Amino acid sequence: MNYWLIKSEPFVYSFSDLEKEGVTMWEGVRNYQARNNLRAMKKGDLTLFYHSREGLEVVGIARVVKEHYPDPTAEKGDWSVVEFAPVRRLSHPVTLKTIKSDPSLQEILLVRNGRISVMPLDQDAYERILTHSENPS
DNA sequence: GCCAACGTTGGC
DNA sequence: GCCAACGTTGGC
Repeated sequence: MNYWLIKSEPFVYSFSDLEKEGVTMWEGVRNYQARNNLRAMKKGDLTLFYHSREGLEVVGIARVVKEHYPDPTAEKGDWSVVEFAPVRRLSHPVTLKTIKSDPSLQEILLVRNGRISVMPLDQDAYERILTHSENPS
């Protein structure tokens, strides 16, 4: 079991949209590092769903339901998609501010490289973020 | 809306 | 293969 964090701009595609749709093809990733992370995802892996640009918080958990295959929306190049389904919404969102103020989360890529949209999380960081959602400050 | 940080492109 | 220029992302 691997853990991940994916970003989406909520005005483009929000966690609510995923809940409505039930399953989504995660299309449009055009960054090699992010693409390689998509390709490393296994069915059943869990990913935190983060709202970028607006909200700036982790709002829910999604699960990989289909492993990577070529991105049908890519006109050229070697790109991949996976499919996600919602698991649950967090009882309380965990803000970027909260994450940045937690000394044990300073090493995660969300903090260290703000520009990557699909990133791995180790289990400790994943659970730590969920702990924040259960015990909002 | 601005702009820093980062990734990518392309001239040499 | 270096690196300047450019485009994009995303926090503020």
